[in-house]
Amino acid sequence: MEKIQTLRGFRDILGDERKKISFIENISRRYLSLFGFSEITIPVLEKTELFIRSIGDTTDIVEKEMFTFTDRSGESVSLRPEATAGMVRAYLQEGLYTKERVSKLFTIGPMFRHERPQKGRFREFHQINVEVFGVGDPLIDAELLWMVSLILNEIEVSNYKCEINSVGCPECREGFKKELMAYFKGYTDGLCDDCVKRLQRNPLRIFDCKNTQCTSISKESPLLFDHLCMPCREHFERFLTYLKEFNLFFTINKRLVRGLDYYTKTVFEFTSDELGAQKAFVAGGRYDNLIEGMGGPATPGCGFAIGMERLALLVKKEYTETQPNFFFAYVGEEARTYLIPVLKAFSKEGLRLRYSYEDKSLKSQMRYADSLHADYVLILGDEEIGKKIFIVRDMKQKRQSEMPLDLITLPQKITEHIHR
RNA sequence: GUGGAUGUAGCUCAGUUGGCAGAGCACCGGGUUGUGGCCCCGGUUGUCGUGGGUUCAAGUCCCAUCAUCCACCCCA
Repeated sequence: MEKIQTLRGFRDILGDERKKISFIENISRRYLSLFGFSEITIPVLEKTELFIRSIGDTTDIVEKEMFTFTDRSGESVSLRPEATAGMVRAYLQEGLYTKERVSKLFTIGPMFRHERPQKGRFREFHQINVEVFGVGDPLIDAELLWMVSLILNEIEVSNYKCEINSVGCPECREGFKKELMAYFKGYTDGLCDDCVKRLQRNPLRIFDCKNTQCTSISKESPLLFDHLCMPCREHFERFLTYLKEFNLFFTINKRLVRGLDYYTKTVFEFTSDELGAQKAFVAGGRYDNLIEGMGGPATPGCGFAIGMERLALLVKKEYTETQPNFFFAYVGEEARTYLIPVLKAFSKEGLRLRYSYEDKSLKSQMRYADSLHADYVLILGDEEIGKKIFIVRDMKQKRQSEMPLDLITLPQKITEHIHR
């Protein structure tokens, strides 16, 4: 029979990688709570329309990367390719803007994009998504970056770069696009096919092209950054001031662009060159017109996403288990009758105990205990039952001692024994 | 969607000009009638990714196909 495997780009996450992701989640939850964020869980499947309206119908994500299908009632639905759209939908649907002045929300879960997998990129991947609705001041932009840096510091990831930029607002962008198109028109022959298309649809994307000809042409082109309108320029300047007050290290990358249409003003990316070609592991920015564009009240927004699989690749920290591992080794029929009572006594004290489910030789049980990294092995056989004792073997010290065969006092005695 | 590399035991991989499918690790048992890691001995594990073709004979050569990885595109 043919074995059934996961779909391309879908994977099981287990072992060390899963531990690292849990570690990242735990630390992140702690800081998010500290900064006043509440966790929210939103659906993985939404109406396709939601993503088209928020992300933009000419973006690659919407055009060719969504898992879209019609459900049994004939409606077009899509697995979420990112979380911000759903977060905004929930914010509006749940009427949070009527309940609180500022909403600080985060969600943790899978996203889906139908792309070709490669290092650090999968069709199903996991993000922590953080959003702030209702704050227009760049202080929040800086606060978010500060929080990210604290989380990274806590998980001991330091080999990264933080890049920032401003992509302006629709007003300064429209004026600039004309200027940019005028510039590139003079070089149409030198641009690659993709960039010729981009010229019509979204000339800002030409900056992203890695084609050497295109980069040399765009290197000399005017930059949106230098053509920001006064409010956008001022927003950015204040953002810089706050970043410095938080003592954050960053570089301004005037060519940094985002793949989603809704971004305005601040955009940022945390990158690491340990990650291969997909080097951004945290990215986000401001979206001041998105909520209004989705049918809500004019509300500014700012947020970011952490790519869990990518960040996990950067986590080097080893996890040392602090809770001891106990193992119960029994020899003979009578000893086996003690198994369940011993289990009960240990679980009552919150102690972790494992054992062999099959009646094996003591040697085999000891080997098994060792493979489970047991710290202490309780040994019970006919001899011990006769003497009314347990043997407690310290696997690290290679020493063992005797303890009374009394299940009520046993866990406590062992705990005392360990701490001696 | 495009390009390159790779598919042999649970894992990492070797396999010569086509000639009986291998090693290490892991796992199980024993060496010690009841004591782990190191050591020694023994044992289990395979549609050689799949389907065709060439050949007396294919893991090896040819074609197709699927999957994985890396890169492009794009992105967390």
